Amino acid sequence: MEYSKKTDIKWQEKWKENNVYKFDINSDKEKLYCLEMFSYPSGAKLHLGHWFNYAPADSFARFKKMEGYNVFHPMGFDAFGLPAENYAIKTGIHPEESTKKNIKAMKHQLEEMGGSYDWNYTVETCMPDYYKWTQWIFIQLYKAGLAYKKEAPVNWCDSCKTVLANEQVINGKCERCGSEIKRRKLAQWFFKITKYAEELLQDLDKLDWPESTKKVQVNWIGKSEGSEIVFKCENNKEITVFTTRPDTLNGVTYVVLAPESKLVQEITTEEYKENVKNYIEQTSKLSEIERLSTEKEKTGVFTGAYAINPINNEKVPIWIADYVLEDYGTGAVMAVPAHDERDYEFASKYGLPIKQVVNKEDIDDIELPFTEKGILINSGKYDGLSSEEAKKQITEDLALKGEGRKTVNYRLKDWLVSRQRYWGAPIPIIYCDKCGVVPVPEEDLPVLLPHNVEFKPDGESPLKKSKEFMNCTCPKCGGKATREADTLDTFVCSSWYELRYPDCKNDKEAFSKDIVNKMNPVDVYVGGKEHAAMHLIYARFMTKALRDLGYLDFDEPFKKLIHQGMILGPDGNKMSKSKGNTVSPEEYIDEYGSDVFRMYIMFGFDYRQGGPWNEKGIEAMVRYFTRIEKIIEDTNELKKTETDIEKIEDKEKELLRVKNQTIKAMTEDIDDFRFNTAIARSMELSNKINEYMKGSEINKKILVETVEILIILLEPLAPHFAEEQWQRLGKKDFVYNQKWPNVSEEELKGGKKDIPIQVNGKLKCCVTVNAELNEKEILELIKKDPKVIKIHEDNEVIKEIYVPGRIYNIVTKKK
RNA sequence: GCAGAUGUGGCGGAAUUGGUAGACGCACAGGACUUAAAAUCCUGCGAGGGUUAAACCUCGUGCCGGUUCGAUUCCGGCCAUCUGCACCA
Repeated sequence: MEYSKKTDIKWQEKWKENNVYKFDINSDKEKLYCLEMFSYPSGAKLHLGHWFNYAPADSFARFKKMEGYNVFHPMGFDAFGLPAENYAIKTGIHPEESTKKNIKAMKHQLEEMGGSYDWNYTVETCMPDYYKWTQWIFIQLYKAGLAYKKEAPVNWCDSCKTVLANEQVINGKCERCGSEIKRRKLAQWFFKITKYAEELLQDLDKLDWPESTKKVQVNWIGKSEGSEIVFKCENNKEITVFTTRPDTLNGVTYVVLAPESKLVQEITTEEYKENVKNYIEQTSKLSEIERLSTEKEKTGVFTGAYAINPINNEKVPIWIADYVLEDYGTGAVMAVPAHDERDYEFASKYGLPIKQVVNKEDIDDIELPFTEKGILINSGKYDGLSSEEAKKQITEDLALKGEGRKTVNYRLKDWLVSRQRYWGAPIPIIYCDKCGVVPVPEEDLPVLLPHNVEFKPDGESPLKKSKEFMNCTCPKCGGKATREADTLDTFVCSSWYELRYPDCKNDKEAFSKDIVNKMNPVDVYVGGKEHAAMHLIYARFMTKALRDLGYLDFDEPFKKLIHQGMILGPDGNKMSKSKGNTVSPEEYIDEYGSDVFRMYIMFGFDYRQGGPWNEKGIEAMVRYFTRIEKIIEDTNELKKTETDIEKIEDKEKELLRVKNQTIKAMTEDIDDFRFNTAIARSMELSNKINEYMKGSEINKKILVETVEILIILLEPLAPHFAEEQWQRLGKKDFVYNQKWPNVSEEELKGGKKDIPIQVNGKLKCCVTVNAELNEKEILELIKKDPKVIKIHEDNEVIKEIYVPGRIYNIVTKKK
């Protein structure tokens, strides 16, 4: 193989010199915005996962460009976040320094990969010219009432004196020091994503996304229809519960509050105060993960108080238990042990009564808990109604008394965006003793992240320790004020970056409305399915919010979504440093050049599937490259010869036919991210060319044309290699600038095909026919075929099924 | 526990979406070239039976059933692996 890393470098330089990947936003061609999820610069090197995401997606973008689209294919970096900060805590290297270094290195590696990016369009979320606008968006949301502050629990490590992310909590313990995590309440900022719950759910129908990802979002949004029902307490307090099963209201034997609920303090009787206090303390020690674990047995305590069931005036005890969550529904549950698994388990443990009120239609003796719908019993005037009828009737009856109503609940929670961290965009809010919460005026943005800050954890948000940062004057009254010390969740930065790319140098606004409406939404978005819930729902929310604020005119950020699969370690497990099964692309690139590697990862795996790494096939790709180089060499030799044959006979027709079949198949395959079969098709064409060249009397014109097509078809997949071969063919321009070939229906015609003949669905023989014949003519040939006649003679034929041009099945009576 | 995905030769993976199962490649075996090896080229390659060789026959897409002239594909029930989510009232 002549091709090597040197070839890559040569072409990378030429591309740069000639500005080959320059994007022209004013082009007349139809735009196609093709985007890969940008990467987090946590290490200095692209790993195999990056390659598997970016290289094939780049091939897709190249293919679309050659097809004639004005392809917009930018790349950037999601540069704020925890790992850089942790790295800094460990090594003392400032996050800004390590991040910038990593970005530089990764950018270089993306060039080495052969990425067709125009680096004039890029974003780095940690740069003030980007996070200025992240802050600006925060302020717009705040002004629109979509950003608000409330108390929420965080994971707190007492010995590290710091807040931990969920992922830093391992089995309820701090990943760093191993001490127990406590839950502590802090006032934090939220985005009101719940306001968009219904639209986020409905609009999924509009999207060309994998069904499984849509389902994840449906689940995440978690719409459930039910009723809110009011239980009065003895001291005139009220408990409102949410239930999806109002039909079981007569079966309520107790009511449960979340331990955090404010009502708990108000209703607990003197006698039980101590118990309740202890229980709440105990629960607060548990991390959320621990508390929600199914392994754990349910616990709870009695408050001493009672509530009145509005449907039958029964007095039921009020408990608190950690299986009830403060922030779902109303934070209170009516417990129906006979018809709910959790309530049943809890009631059994604490000896609470279990009252059956729903029965299965035809069975008397059912096992409890019975959670399906059925017919009501033990429910007074509602006896005999179906669950559905009873739901409606009971809710209506309660509504008349003002003690209940129909309602819809979503599992989706508002998005907590405060982080008690250093390496993030400062939240642009000022606190003034006189004026209260004051957003930073837009002309004062960005609120710069100070460089010299002690970011080692010691119990306070790092920014609080910087006096220069914290102390400021109130924009309203000019008095002394302090800044918000928390930074924004990095998901905020990544929830709008696709809007910034097309207008990334704009210093007057986040993006021009005209440009964003012209270039967005993203037409094809490629990235891992681990983002199915968070990033992909946050970005959808942000688009809708900005639309309602008038900054853009579309509803969804990403029209089509593709998830690449995951490349696992050779042992079949997820690659991780701790398992020692990581594979570095670098050594392969150095040895073989990036195109061999690109082609191999595309050929050896199903793009959507991934699979365990296996380097066996990589040598095969070297062989394929060598064969193509040989074809070019032989073609050039042949060009020098004087003989001129213009005949077009069967051999030539077949070559042309295969050429067109290949064009057709590769067009469809790459369009659908089926790179493995696309490469297989290119191999078929090269095999056919080889076969043709071995013959005598070669039609030079047809051969050369076909070889040129092969190289054009390879451009998206192996860009450096294809340029090199194109040049060897004596071409002066870039193969990247060639037009993707069209299929010639004329040349596709001809050839022979086999029509399989089945007897009772089993293949017996084939009838070979001319492919051009129409259905009827083929049928006549089949009927005349001696093999078919023989089958008729030997069997009692019941019927015959002809799938035109496909298959012929003869059904016979069984002997 | 719930949800989703996947299961096809020795291996990676194809199969026009209900119509010749195993494209393309790897590995392997035999042959050619070579003093030899490597590289390259040609041939074979699901399993079992059968034949001097063919022809041919049977089985075969995780397992068990169903629908159909025909099922890798659709339906029902299991099993295994992977990935998400976590008591959602």
